[in-house]
Amino acid sequence: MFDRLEFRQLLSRFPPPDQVPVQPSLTFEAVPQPAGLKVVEDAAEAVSLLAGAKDVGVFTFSEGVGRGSTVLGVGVATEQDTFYVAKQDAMDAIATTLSDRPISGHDAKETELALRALGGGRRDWAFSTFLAAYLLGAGSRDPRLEDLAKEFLDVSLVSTEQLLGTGRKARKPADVSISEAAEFAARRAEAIVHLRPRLEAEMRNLGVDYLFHEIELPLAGVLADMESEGVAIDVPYLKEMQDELGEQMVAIEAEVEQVAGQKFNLNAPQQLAKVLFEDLRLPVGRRTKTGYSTDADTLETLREKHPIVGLILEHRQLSKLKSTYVDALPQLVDPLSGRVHTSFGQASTATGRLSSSNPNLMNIPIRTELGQRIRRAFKASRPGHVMVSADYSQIELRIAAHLSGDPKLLGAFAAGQDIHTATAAAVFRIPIETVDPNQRRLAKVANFGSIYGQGEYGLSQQLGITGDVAREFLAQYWSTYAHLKEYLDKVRRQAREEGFVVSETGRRRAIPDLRSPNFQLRSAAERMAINFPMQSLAADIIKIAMVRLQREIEADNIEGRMLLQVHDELLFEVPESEVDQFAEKVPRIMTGAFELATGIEVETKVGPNWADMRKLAVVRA
DNA sequence: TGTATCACG
DNA sequence: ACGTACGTGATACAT
Repeated sequence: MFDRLEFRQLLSRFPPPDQVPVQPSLTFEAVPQPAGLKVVEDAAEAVSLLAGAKDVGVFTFSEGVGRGSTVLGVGVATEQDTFYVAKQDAMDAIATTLSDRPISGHDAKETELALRALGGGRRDWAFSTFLAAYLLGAGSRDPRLEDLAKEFLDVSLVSTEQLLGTGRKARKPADVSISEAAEFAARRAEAIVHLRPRLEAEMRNLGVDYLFHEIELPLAGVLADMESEGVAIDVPYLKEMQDELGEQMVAIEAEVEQVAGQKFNLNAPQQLAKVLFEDLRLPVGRRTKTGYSTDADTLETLREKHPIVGLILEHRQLSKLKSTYVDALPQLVDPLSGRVHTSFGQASTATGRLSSSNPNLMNIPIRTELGQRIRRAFKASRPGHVMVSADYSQIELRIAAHLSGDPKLLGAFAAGQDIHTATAAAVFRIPIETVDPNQRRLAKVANFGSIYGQGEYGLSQQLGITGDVAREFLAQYWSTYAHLKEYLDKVRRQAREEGFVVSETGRRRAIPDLRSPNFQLRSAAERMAINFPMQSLAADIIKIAMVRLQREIEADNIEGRMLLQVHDELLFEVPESEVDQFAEKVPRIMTGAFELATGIEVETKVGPNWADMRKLAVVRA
C-alpha cells in the first residue's frame, strides 16, 4: 500500500487530534555509537548481563516462522550491553530469566512464541516496534524493523535478504555463521531499545498510545496463546469427504463434456468463457480486464439459458470447498499437537481487524449445506470438552447508531427489535408485524450497503431490481435514517478535507486517494473512509474483550481455552463442567468492553463441534 | 507474478 | 459521463 514505508511522510498526513497536546518538537539525543558486540556462551554470564537493566530488547534468530520454528540464537540489548547467545543452555537461561519481566521486541507475538519454545513462560511485553509502527503508519503491509531503524535512527541494519540471499542463492538460517548471526540479531535488539523512546513519543503525539498499551500490546500475548492452543479437526471425516466430493466432481465433469460437446478445464476461466460465450453463444454479461467474466453472479443470470450453467456452478462450489478446505486442512495438522494452528496477523489490515493464515480459519464455510459439513470437522477433541461460541449481534449497525446518534436506529435497538425488520417497517411505512420476508431482505441489504457506502447502482445490482426502484427505495431509506445519512456525509466531507480518518479509539487510516482527481479512485477512497469508523471500532471492541477475557481465564485458573476469533465471534474449547462459568463470563466481558448508546448484545452457543451448536443465551447490556 | 474467483465477517 | 459495497487469504491458471 505504501511504497517502502515513508514514515515521516505518513506522519505528516496524520496531524494529531485536538485533544492531544502537540509536543513542540520530536527531537532526540543522537543514537549512541554502536557498542562492542559480544557473543556470550556462558549461561551465568548471559544472565548477569541483564541485571539492573531498565529495558531489555530481544530479537530471536530462527529457522522457520511462528510456532514451529527453531531458535538458533537470541540477540539481546540493554542500555549497557549488546550481545548474542547461541548455546542452548544459555538461550534457555535467558528465556527463563526474561519470563518475569517486561521486555521489548519487534514482533511481540513471534518473539513470545520463540521464547516459549526455549522454555520461557508467559510475560508482559513492554514494547513492540512492529505494533508501534502499525499504529503510526496504519499501512496494511508488515512494518519492517530495518525500515524503522533507517527512518528513525538513521541506522542501517542488515536485512534478512542481505543475510540469507534470495532466489536459488538463498541459504538457510542454520548455515549462517555465529558472527554473522550475532551482527544480525544483536544489532536488531539494539535498534529496538533505541527505537522505543522515539516511537513512544510519536505514538503519544498521535494519540495512539492508548491503543498500543491497552489493546495491541497485551493482545499479542493472547494471540500467541491462541496460536499455541490450536484447534482439533476430524481428519478421517475429511478424508471420507475428499473421496465423495472427488467422485461428484468427476460425474459433473462427464456431464459437462456431454452437454458442451467438448472436454475442457472447468477451473480455467478463459477456457470456460470460450465455451460459454463463443461456442455456446450465451449472452455476454460483465467483462474483466482479460475477457468475459464467468463469476457466480454472471453465471446465475444465465442459469435458465443452458443446462451447462447449473453444472458449472455446482462444480465451482465443490472444487472451491474441496481444494481450499477438505484437501488442505488435513495436511496442516501439526503432528505433535494433532491440531491445526493458524497464524493471526496483528498488523496486516487497514482497519485494525485481525487476519488469519496458514490456514486461514476466519473463512471456514458456513453458508451452504456442504459448508456446514466442512465446519463440522472442527471439534472439541479433549475428553469431556465442548465448543462454546459467542458472537456480537449486529455490532457494526449498533456502532453506526452510536456514532450517528440516529434516533430511529437507536430506537429500534432500544426496543430490542430485529433491526432489519424494524428498518423494513419504517422504510415501507407499515406495521412491524406485517413485514414480509422479502421486505426484510431488502432492508437487510440496504442496512449493510449503508455501512459500506453503497450507492444506488450497487443496491439495484445486489437486489436484482431496476435503478428506478432502487432510487425510490433509497430515498425512503435515507429519509428514515436522516441522521445516519448526515453522519456518513460528515465523515466523507471531513475525510476529504483531511486525507485520513480517525476512529473513536484513536486508530487512524490514511487514504491518499481521497484527494485524487480521478472520480473512480476518489469514490473508492470515500467508501473506505465511511466504512472505517464502524469496522475499526468493532475490531477494537472485540480486542478489548479478548484481553480482559484471557486475564480472567488465567486468574481463575480454569481449563477452558480461547481458540479463535472471527471478527465478531470468539470460539472456546471448554470442559463441560465449565460451560456455566463461560456462559456467564464471556458475555459479561464482551458486552462490557465498550459503552455503546445501543447497548451490546452477545449470543452464546454450545456444542460438540463448530457446526452443531445450540443456543445458550442472548445477553444484552 | 498477476488475475479471477470465492470462502468468511 | 464516470463506475458502481468494506475488510481479508487461498486456490488455480496463465504468463
